[in-house]
Amino acid sequence: MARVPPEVKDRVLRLRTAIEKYRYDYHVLDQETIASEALDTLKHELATLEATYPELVTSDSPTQRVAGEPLPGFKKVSHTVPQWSFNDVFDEEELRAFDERVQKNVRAAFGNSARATYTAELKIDGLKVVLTYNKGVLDTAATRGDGRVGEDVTMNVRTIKSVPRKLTRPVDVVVEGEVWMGKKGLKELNRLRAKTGEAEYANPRNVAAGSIRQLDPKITAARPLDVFIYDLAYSSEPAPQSQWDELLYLRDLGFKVNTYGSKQLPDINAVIYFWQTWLKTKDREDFLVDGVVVKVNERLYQERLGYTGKAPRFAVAFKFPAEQVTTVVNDIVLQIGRTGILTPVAHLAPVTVAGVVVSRATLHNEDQINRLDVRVGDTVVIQRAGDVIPEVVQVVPELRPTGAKRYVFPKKVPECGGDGSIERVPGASAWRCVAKNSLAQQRRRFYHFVGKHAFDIDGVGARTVDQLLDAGLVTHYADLFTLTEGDFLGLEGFAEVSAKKAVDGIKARSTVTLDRLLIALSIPQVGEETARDLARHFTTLGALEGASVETLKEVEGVGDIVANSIGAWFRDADNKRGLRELLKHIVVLAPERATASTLAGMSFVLTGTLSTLSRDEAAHKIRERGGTVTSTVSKKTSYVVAGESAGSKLDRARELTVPVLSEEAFLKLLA
DNA sequence: AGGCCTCGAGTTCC
DNA sequence: CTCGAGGCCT
Repeated sequence: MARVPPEVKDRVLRLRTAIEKYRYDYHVLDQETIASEALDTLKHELATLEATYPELVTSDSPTQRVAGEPLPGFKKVSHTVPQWSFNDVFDEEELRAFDERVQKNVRAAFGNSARATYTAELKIDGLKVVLTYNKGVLDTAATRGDGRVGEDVTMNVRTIKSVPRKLTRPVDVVVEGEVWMGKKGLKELNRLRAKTGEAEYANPRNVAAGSIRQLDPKITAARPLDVFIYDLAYSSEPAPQSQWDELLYLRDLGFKVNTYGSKQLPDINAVIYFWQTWLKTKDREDFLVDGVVVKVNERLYQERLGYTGKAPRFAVAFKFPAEQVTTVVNDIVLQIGRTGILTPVAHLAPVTVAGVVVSRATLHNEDQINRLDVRVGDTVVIQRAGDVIPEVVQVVPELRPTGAKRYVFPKKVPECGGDGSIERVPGASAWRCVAKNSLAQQRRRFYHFVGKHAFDIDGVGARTVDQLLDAGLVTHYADLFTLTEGDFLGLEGFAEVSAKKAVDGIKARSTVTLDRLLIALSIPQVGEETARDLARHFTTLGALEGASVETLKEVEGVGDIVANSIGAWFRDADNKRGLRELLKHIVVLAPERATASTLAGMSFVLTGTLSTLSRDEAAHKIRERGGTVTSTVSKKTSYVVAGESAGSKLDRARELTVPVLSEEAFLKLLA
């Protein structure tokens, strides 16, 4: 027998403690203290360890527990029809394997030309209920429980408006469905709870489950619950002959059926397409979806395929990628930005979140680290904010290794390349490297200088900048413009073609508009918008350079702080010298002016991917016509232009009833 | 003083 | 996308 390493034993014990605690919070206290899918990662880790070291399995381990044991306080009901669960598949390959098994079986039984088709139905993330109707009247509602015995929640389910008390015909049926709470309903509920000082809920699914399990139906009645019925387990009438007809039959009886999120599909490719489409758009719905249930459509084939011990062979749940998972923090590293701001970044054990492998996540600043109390070695829950940027949501303190120390910001940052001294920015939560000669900052400023919104030099990116700096070929911006093809040829990865491309790229950008130059200079407080405002106001660099703080404040959006920052930058001797040198090699043009005013006074927010032009091009076209482009939706926004797979800005637009333009409508408006 | 609305700065992965 | 803060209006 393999000897169990002590750290594995320790981890297993801690995992059990953690899982038990979250289970208690959820089931007994009715509190959401961790996302259920993050808890799944922990359970999975425990199960894997126990499988590797079977001697660690104990009878009280959470892995040995039967799921969904009935709670005390509710009458128990035995289900008259067995409650199956679905086998899960997580990717296309597994789904195709399922399809092959199905088709093989069907051919074997019904001949070579027999083929199963499918229905795909969104798998709503809520609480499953089993409803029994006698002669068309609701008799019992039960939770799934362990599959054989559930809890009698009839009184609570009766308070849900979309559950019919009486059907359109006096039939005896047993149906299954999902009780759920909408995101909007949860928001409203939280608003009311905040008013009375009660803790807010995080996840509508758990609130839905908690609401159904209230001992007082009045509480349930006050919760905005809804239901979708999706399965007919028994009927006194002849059963429909396909899954799709079953849904229509249920609807016909008066049940609320999610036909909008369901479809009859000819083959597995169509199922995959259905899944991919919903993956992109599911977050716009009010309900939570955790996957697609794929069922063989033909009842005849379903019956032939039958059941395994716990699940039907004719159906699977094709899950969407988890959006919150747990992983381990291997290290916390400081990054130095171009203005010297220090940003702590967590280096993580690589893990798949929402379909993408993530190995780093920002911790923003010192306050955020302290709030979360993240330590090296910690197990953390991470998610991708707005499905893009990874972030640490919470720490799982039960899984903290003994001796893990609280993270302390260092007093010095030698890696900045200067003298390494840092200070906390007054009145802010950031630390800044204040070394005058910081090489790290110089590097970041160079990245920014050649970047898309500044000089936009083709053929010179961050990697090339690194090499140029390391080889000592450049120290000041001006040096870029005297580089020769020979200089590039000495660098790794450069041959004649790429060297020529780099030199040409630099040459092509030696004429710039004033706004781009200002963006490129990394003047604190001056970003894209302010640079454009300044350029438009002063037109020439000379006018801006000589401007007093008072004159600067005349510019829209420039107040004391920004004006002083600009003034100080132009007074600094090093900056002056650097700028003079740079100007010897470049030509500065007045900023582009709007050529029309068809969009004057209108403000736009762009979201999603447009098919005929990039977002930058779209923004340019808006500005050309006198309109403005901002990044956040507010009441003042005139239009939100939504492209493919638009994100949260679209939701925000709907919330504030800001008009939304399709790409087509937008192009029409431009014309 | 407080509450918008904007902006700047920093971030990840494909 | 998030956070924090500057600017400006009420």
